[in-house]
Order: sequence, then structure tokens, then C-alpha cells
Amino acid sequence: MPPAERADAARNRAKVLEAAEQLFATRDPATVTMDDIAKAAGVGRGTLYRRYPDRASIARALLDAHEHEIQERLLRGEGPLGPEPATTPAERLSAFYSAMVRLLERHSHLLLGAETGPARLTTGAYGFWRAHVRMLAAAAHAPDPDVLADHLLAPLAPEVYRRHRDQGVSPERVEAALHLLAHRLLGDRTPNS
Amino acid sequence: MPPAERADAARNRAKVLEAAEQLFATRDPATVTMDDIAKAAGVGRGTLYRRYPDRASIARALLDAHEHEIQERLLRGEGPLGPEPATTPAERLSAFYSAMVRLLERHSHLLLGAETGPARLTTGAYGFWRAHVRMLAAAAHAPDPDVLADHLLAPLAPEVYRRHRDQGVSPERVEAALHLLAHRLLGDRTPNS
DNA sequence: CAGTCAAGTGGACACGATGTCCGCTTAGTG
DNA sequence: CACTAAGCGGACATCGTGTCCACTTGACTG
Repeated sequence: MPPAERADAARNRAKVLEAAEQLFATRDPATVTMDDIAKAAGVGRGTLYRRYPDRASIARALLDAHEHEIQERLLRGEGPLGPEPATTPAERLSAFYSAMVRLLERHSHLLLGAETGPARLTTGAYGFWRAHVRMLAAAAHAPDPDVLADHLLAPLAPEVYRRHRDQGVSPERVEAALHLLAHRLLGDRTPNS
Repeated sequence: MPPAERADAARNRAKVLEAAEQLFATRDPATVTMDDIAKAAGVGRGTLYRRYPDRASIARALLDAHEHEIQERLLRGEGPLGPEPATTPAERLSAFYSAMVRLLERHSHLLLGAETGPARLTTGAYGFWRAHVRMLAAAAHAPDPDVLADHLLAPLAPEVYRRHRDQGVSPERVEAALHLLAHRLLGDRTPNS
């Protein structure tokens, strides 16, 4: 039984997260150093490392809340995200894409700080998304859902999204392109904008 | 007019590339350091940095030959890769995917060494692939080819491919999944394995 | 075949980030 | 108030990067 967190520890945890949030939002996340975060939070390096072994784990902690929210909705299933009465797999994948675009739009800096490169695919969150999409692919009787799932998630790589946005592509356009993908790959043949 | 490369310089260039090739193939490319390469090649750090500012540029130099070969074929167009008589955009995209899978299979270590993370999207090579795929998407009258092109390339991220292979997925399965993608997204509605 | 000079070499150096270690501080408890 | 262990924080050792510069060597020239 973890004997509960001490008050100063909790205070510092909050200070760290707040400072990190700020830094990630302000500067390029890749250039933010552990030392920067420690200084900004007003704590020592040791304190920082005690809880967070690296930058990624901090970003992940910041993301956790938001990702859990989506995961909840996926499981419980309000609206088209969940297993509502008469929704097709394609519709549900579209809804998932929309939710992810919103997440990317709001927190792309965090996602870039946390999960760039090969590490992204080993996250717990990625595993969750993957399982969900795989299930949808299987439900749509698509061939080889195991491989397809990863291919369907690939366009959600933070670097791809960020690049689109930087080039003036609106979130809505990205979303539309993803909806096309969903409908063309998982089923019904009357898609389109 | 570049006054031609000196003999010792050429010799060292060769030694560096050979050593780097070895190292990238042997160890995890991400852990290979500039110093390692210099030592393995038997040259000083200064010599190494003179020509290659970082690990990525070395990996790219090693890849160049192979990528140019594909680019040649794309432009000249032997077989279904190029603008042969009566090939559909979907067919040409499939052929492109096949070529890329072969490249990934043979050189995924180099690709991981060179182009992981956001940097991948800024490569000259990526720009080339992108232009090609965009053109195919446009030819197929797909909506928003600019965005779709990146989404079609996303599954070719080296980390995705490597992960599949590491989990025992055969190149052929990956290829099949990509062919499905190509046919479902760019046109003819008689796809499938 | 010298002589010369710039291209090329290589290692020492300064810097910055990482992660660890350990003596001190402080919150929580009886 | 005293005690104890969780928590703190900065000093330290280590490593990789990139730069700099005194020296070497290949190539050209008279």
C-alpha cells in the first residue's frame, strides 16, 4: 500500500507539471531540457528525476488526463464514438479520427514532446488506440486488421499533423481527409465531402 | 567549379561510409555516435565533421544511391511504376508501395538512422515521394490530394515498418495491406488480396 | 625534382545535457 | 517536542557534440 504522498511532494509535482506545460507550449518541445524544467519549477534536479526519468514521461503525465477522457468515451460510448445502436465501423472510425484531431489540435506540442520517433508506438496510449482501430477493422471484415490498424493510425503521427497545420491546412481539412480514409477503407461506398 | 577531390579525401570518405554502414547494420542506429564512426573508420573527429555535420547526413549519403534508383524508375517509368500505357493511378501507387517496401526491407536500419521523427518529412527524398503520390491522387480525382498524399505516405514511416517486421509480420503482408489501401483510395472498386 | 600552398587531417578543447549520489531538510506521527 | 523516513536539491562524474587550429600531405608549377 503506497503510504500516501507527502504534502510537499504533491506541491512540487504540481509546480513541475505547470512549469513543463508552460515550457512545452512556449518553446520547441525538443529543445526543452530537464534542467530548464527544474529551474522553471523552482526545484532541484534530483527532485525532478525522482518522479520523471525523462522529458517524455512528463509530457505523458500532462496528456494522461486528456487521453483518458477519450478512452472513456470509447469504452462507454456516448455518441458515434462508442458502440451506439446502428453505427457502422466506418462511422465509428470517423468519429475516432475527429476526436484525435481535436486532441492533436489542442496538444500537439505535448504530443511532440512525448512521442516522436519509434517511442510513440510503444506507449500505452498507442496500444489502446491500436486495439480500438483493430477491432473496428475486424468488424468491417477488412483483411489483416493487425497490419491495417497501424496503417490507419499512421496519419495521426504528431509530426504529420503539425506539418499540415504549419502549412496552413485547417484542422477541418485534415479531418475531412481522414473521414474519406475511414469510409473508403472500412466499408460503405457512399463517402465524400 | 569544385576543383576536384583530393585522393586522401576520397579514401577517407570511402572509409567513413563503409564503417558507418557496418555500424548501422550491427547496432541500434540511434546509439551509434559520431565518435564511434570516426574511430571505426580510423579518422579524426574533425575529418568526419568536415563532410558530414551529423549522423543523419551520413545515413542519407548511404541511401542516396538506392533512392535515386527508384526515383529514376518513377520518372522514366519502366513497368507499372512509371506512366506506362494503360495503368491506373491505383496500380501505380501499388507499384510504388512495393518498391518502397523493398527499400524498407533492405535498408530499414539506414532509414531509422537517417530519418526518424519530424526530420523525415523535410528530406529531399520525402518531397519527391510526396510529389509523386500527390500527382497520382490528383489523377484519380481524389479530394484534397495535398493532404491525402501525406496520409498515404504515413504508413511507410520506418518505425511503423520496423515494428511490423519485429512482430513477425512478413514484408508480403505489409505489401498486401498497402495494396488494399492503394486500391480502396485511388479508384477501382475491385481490390483485395 | 624541388618548392609551395591550399586542401585536408586529427586531436585537444569548451560546452551543454544527462543521470546519480548523498548529506540535509521537513512533513507527519506518537 | 522528538523522532524518523520520505523527500529535497545541488554537486559531480560521464558522455556526446561541435569547433578550432597547428600540422601533414597531395597536387600543381617552374
